[in-house]
Parts: sequence; structure tokens; C-alpha cells
Amino acid sequence: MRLTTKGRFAVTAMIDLGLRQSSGPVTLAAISQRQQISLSYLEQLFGKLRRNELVESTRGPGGGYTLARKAAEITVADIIVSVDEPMDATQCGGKENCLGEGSRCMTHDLWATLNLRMVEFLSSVTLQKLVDDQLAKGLQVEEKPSIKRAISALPVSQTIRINAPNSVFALGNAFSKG
Amino acid sequence: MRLTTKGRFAVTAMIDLGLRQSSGPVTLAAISQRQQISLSYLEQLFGKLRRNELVESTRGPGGGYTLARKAAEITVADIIVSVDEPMDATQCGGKENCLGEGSRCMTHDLWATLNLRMVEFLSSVTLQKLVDDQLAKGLQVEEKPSIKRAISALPVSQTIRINAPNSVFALGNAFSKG
DNA sequence: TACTTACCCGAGCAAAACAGTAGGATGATG
DNA sequence: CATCATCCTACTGTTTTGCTCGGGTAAGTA
Repeated sequence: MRLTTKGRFAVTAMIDLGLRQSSGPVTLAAISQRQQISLSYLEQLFGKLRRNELVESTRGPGGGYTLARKAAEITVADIIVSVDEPMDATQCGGKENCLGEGSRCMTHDLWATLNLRMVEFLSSVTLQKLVDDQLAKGLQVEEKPSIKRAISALPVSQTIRINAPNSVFALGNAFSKG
Repeated sequence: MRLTTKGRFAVTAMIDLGLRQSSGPVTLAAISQRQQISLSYLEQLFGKLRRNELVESTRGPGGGYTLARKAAEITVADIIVSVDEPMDATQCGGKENCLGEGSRCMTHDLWATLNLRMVEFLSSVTLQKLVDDQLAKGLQVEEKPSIKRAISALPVSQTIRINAPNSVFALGNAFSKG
């Protein structure tokens, strides 16, 4: 389990997708514009997300990506492990006897345990939760101009501009070192 | 908050230190041998740990590193943020209005919150806990040949070979993708 | 004093990962 | 057919990783 900006990009993009999936497939171009992430980079990330069966794709006009299952059944851990290749972890290749005599190095189960607890934690946070958080913060989703391919009957809300009032919490650098 | 092998090296080394600090300063050379981490790399890591006041150093023969405070008062989060430089987090530099109109990008508080919860979790795991885990697993600490500088009177235990019986749990690749 | 130990520091370096670019191929729609 | 949008491979520049080398400095011992 690694934790880098790559995983954060993926989580951000997935939230964007979760916010808008009710009105049909979402294009990467739209996510790219809204979230300021390079389109080609998104393509790579969503390639992995698709191969890990977190999203499904629809090609052609009106196409895009949709969640492969309900947002409540997708966790942050799912997303992160999908885009971050598994790290080889134990440095000695996972062999039991790293140094010859009776599995001397403690890296194995030590970090495995810590890693497991990390995964457990991130598995407890669902995409639905993050989406709800965003909605609760006042973010309102712009309705995209309905395309024929989109789901026919859905609760059409008014088209409103995106507006997230003062979402500044200054938590970003909570652990920067003086 | 990043999470890479670098942080894991640091945590591993700190546990090694925590296991042996009762018998005086621990040299990096010893940690290097036991944990199979490059000496020079350890020096760099411990340079950061020292500047972040997690360890203290003693120079000269019989010297080495000791914990700057009790193991119960050092958390995994402390260690990781010490060696992993702070990441600039929000991609747009922490400005409120990333895209001009009313702080449109949701990365700010979204990831800040997730990051905060990660830090909270890792702050709940103390070095003492990890040391105890290792001891509970049957690992016994080799007494180092007493040097004059070492603390004079301490509970001298028998010199025993390190022996951690079958510490294989196969958790390492719990999230490798089939 | 000389010698050893062990921390301290910086430059540099190969390999990997990161973030993004470029260009095309495939398939659905009109 | 042209367009849309996913799919795929390869490549590029930058940063980070993990490590080596070479020299320092402080503290102890002979």
C-alpha cells in the first residue's frame, strides 16, 4: 500500500465520477477540465481502474465512464491499490528466512500488520461517503446537456453553477515541519 | 502524508533501536547489519530523525543513537513525516480559488480530511506498541558486548540468539491484484 | 599525542516512479 | 464517411529512491 499523489488523483477523479454518474457516462475530457488533471494521465489511471473492475467504459459519442458498482461498494483502498502497483514490501522478496537462520528479519509481519491496518482503515471509507461529503459541503452538480444515449428518465434537477462556499480548512499542511 | 518504502525503512530501524536502547546507544552499523539497510542510507534517515528530535546521538566509541523520548511517546506518524518530506498536497498550491470562481476544485478539504484521518490513525500507533509486538512474537534481543560507556547497572539478561519462530503470515500481498 | 570509533555532511549516481505528451487504433454514433 | 471518445503503446523530462564515495568532526582509548 503506497500513498502518493497518483492515488489522490484517482480518488479525486472517482469522486467526480460518482457525483455525476446519475446522468449517464462521464467523459475523461470533462473530468480533466473540472479537476485540472491531464487527459492522457487520466486515461492511464482509468485503464487501471477499468482492469480492476471499478469502472466500466462506453465508447463513442455520449460515452464515457460509469462506476462498475455502487459507490457505497467502492472503497478508497480499492481505488488506491488499483492505480498504485503493489510495492514489493519486504525487501527480501517475501522469503521466510531472509538471512538464513530462522526468518531473522522482522520486516515481514511487522509491516504486513501495519499495512493491513492501513488498508482496513482505507477500506472503511467508501466512495459514497466522500461523494456525500462533497454534496454536504454545498457543491452542486452541473447537469450536462442531455444526450440521447443517457438514461431516459431520471430526476432532472435545475442546472446550477458549481459553488462550493469557502471550503478552506487549512488542514493541508497540518504536519509540515517548522 | 506519503507512504513509501522509505518510511518503512525508518520505522523498521526505529523498532530495532527501541528493542535495544535499554543497553545504551545503538550504532547504525549494527542496525545496518541486522536489518539489511545500507549504512549510508541509514545515516541520512537518522539525520532527519535527529533533526526532528526523535533520536539523540552520541559520538565516539561506544556511541550511537538513542530514542530522544520514550517509545510510548513516539508514533509511527512522527517517524514517517520526519523522513518523508511534506508533499505539496493540493496541486494548486493551496490557493483558495484554484480555477478562478469560488474555489472550484474540491481537492483541498477532501484530501486534507482523508490525509488528516490517515495521520490520526498512524498517530495512534506508538513505537512502544510495535516493539511489544515484536517481543510478543518471540524475538529476543541479543545483548551487546558491554562497553565501558554503557549504563553501568542494568538487568543483564542471558545472551541468546535471535529467534523468531515462524513469523510468516502471508499478509504481505493481501492486496495484490489477481 | 596518535589512533580508533562513530556520527556528520555533501556530492553524485543509477534506477525507478511520477506526471505528462504524442500518436495512433478501435469502436459507436450520426 | 466523419466525429466522438475510449483504448493502447511508446516516449520524455523531472523528481524521488536507495545507495556509494569521500571527506569531515567529536569523543573516547593507548
